[in-house]
Amino acid sequence: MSSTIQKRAARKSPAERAAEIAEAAREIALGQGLSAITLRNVAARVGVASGLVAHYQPNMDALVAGTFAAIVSEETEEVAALLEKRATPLQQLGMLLETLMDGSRLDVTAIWVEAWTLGRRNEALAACVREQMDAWQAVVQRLVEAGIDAGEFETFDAPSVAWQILGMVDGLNAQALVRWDGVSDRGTHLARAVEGMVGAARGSLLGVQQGGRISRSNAG
Amino acid sequence: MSSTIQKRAARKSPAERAAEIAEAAREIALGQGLSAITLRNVAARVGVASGLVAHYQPNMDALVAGTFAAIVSEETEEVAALLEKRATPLQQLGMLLETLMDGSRLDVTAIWVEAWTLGRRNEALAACVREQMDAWQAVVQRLVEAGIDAGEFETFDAPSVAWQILGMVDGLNAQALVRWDGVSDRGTHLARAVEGMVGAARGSLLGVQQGGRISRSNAG
DNA sequence: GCTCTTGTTGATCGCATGATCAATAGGAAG
DNA sequence: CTTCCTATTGATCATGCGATCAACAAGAGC
Repeated sequence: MSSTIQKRAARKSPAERAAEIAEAAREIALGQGLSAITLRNVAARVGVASGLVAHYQPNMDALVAGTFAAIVSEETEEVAALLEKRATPLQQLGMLLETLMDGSRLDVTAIWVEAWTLGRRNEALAACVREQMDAWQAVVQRLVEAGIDAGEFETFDAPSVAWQILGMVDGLNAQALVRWDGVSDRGTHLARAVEGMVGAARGSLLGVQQGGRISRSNAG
Repeated sequence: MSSTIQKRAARKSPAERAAEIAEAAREIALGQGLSAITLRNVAARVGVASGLVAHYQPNMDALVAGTFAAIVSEETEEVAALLEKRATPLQQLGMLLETLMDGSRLDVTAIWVEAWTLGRRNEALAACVREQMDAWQAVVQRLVEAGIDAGEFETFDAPSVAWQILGMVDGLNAQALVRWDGVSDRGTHLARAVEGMVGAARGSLLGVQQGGRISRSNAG
């Protein structure tokens, strides 16, 4: 009885409570979007009075911005770590595209898209968005430069190419948010595009399949 | 005196008033975003009581959805008309990329991005988004198919390629919404990418410029 | 000039948001 | 067991939203 209906929340250390609040905000963001991060929403999920959530944050904009940063930076590091497992830049770029386009991270994509709009009225969030975009770009740029050094890629402008790759991936994923049907072989087509941009041989990025036939038919 | 402060709005025909409301909503959307389309906001801009706006719409979701459709469909038709002026599919595709990437339509891009998020909670808007995406895709697909027929493009899957091109453009434009700097020659890089995807020769889509030097400077 | 249709008003309701703060009580320290 | 710091409460305020509707008045038709 008393275990199901708790009258008053157990007293916890500030650090512990802050972590609970951050985790609740994270879950809400991934499930219902950043704009669902409200005082009462977060408080209810933690099982605490609304005033307590406010007590742990200067204002809600900060909690939204912090939640965005937490979710996105975790993804960046996760994918970056995944790349380490591949030997060559060519393989790494292939894995990057494959991973980002497999549809397993659409919840994070939704967060990105919402942040682009919300950043218009939440300056703290806007700053976080720029910061996280830079972090992503740095990862990809390093990858492209490694490819140039290894002689696998041929392009004169690694920073811009990195931005372009990210923009393409984001756009295609955002599209998948609304319409994931209609496009077959999303990864394959993107691979062709990136190959063209990066100056890699056709079909070198992603497994052959239809791609193999493309390059042959285009050889002339 | 009486001309500056108007106590009561002049009586107008329903069609005329509806047009005024639609136009006000359009201006608000382009300037402050779709979520700024509120009863009181629109009413204030028209110079009318809030109740009147409600009187002309079943609900606000419908006004938001309608405004989105109006803004976006106008752009689609505008760009499609622009393409007619070019002779070959290759030139048309080049002009398409050039036009969409010149930064003159970022306000419409912002509308798209916001609609992707808002569509999550506004079913009418979500339907409009899908509809408008299909319209865009149809334009591009027709273009790609024409290119294949003309022997300028070589790709086996025009529908998917059309989706990909749109996704890329949207993503890069959304990126530009937040970060202008960092990327030089957005159009040029995208042109390389699309050439790779569409199976067109390098540099055939957009004027040479740096594009010509890409392969040379990195040849060693 | 009068009538009557109908475009228009604005107060009102219910609900949601962020923020604030005096009051309360949990639980470690003594 | 008592004390006291502080984590926690929850009512409260100001604001904004969409929606509703009885009352009003503009102006076309007669």
